[in-house]
Amino acid sequence: MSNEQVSSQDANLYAINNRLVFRLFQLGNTLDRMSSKELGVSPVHWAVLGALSREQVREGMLFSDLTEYLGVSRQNLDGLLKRLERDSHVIRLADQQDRRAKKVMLTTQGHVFWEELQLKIYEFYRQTFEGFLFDDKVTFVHFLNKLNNGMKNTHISPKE
Amino acid sequence: MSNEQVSSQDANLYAINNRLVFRLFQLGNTLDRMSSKELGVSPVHWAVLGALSREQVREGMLFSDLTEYLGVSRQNLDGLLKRLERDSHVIRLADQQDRRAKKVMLTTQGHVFWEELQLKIYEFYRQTFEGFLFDDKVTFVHFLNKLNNGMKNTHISPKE
DNA sequence: TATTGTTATACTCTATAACTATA
DNA sequence: TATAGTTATAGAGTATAACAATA
Repeated sequence: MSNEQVSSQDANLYAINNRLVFRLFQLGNTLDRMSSKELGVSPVHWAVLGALSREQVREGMLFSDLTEYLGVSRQNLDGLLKRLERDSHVIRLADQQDRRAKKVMLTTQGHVFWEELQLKIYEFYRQTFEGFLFDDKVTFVHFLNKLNNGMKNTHISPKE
Repeated sequence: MSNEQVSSQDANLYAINNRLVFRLFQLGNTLDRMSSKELGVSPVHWAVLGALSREQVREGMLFSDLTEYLGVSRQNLDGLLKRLERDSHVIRLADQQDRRAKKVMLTTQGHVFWEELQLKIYEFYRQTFEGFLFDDKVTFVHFLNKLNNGMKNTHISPKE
């Protein structure tokens, strides 16, 4: 990842890729650490609460839709929701139409928690994005999306 | 994180921040998953091996320098190195000057492993970065760096 | 006393397989 | 049979505190 020795002539092309992935790795770690430390929630919890706090899912969101939205597995979402239920931020209710399905929604306490969290997030953004122009952020999001798609569709043949 | 309801007039500014952090969160997850699945190593192991494979640290790297380089705590680096030692990719030797300190280096087997990994990483990059211009990557790295610094220096006052 | 690295502990997140209850 | 969600298990990473050896 940080190795810049390549036996071909496009060492620079390779090096920029290394640098990019290494920085991405570091930034991911920083997000994990800062989110937990400064906001008091992990990025995944943040994402779950954010998803459930939206107006359009005020009556709850299907468990299955939530796994797809967040991109985490059913099993792991179950664990996440267990912790959020333990903290009384979330409840799961059986769906009326399909009794196998569950609707996930914020509790009143979860809404209050989220609103308080918003204040911190607002300040978090203010400091974190200081010096970024609006258009820079748009470009940045575009790059993140593009890389995410490119990476998700990458497949290395299993031959060593 | 994905909530776009704000009670002020700069909802768009807030929304782009949300989108950016949510995409960053997703890309971090994708990197974790794809690295482990397609390359057979976690991003952290990748980073450790990459750091130790560099020419300039052929005689080993101080444990303490490695924690700083990677940005992980001493305790966690110890755990990482335990797993890498278990797989015979790395060894730790007492430093001669300062006998409290340890030098970390790749084993011969670790070097072989890294070289084989390089072939996969090369292909990983080829697919993942398809469609990215060189200059886009330079800009992207710049943004990642800038955001990392901004985020690391963010401090929310502990008052709820 | 301070620093280097280690041990111990607990928690979070992830991946995988097997299970249940509905459909 | 297939799908929705759960349980079980193992591994990996992280944070924190306390410790031994050396400086």
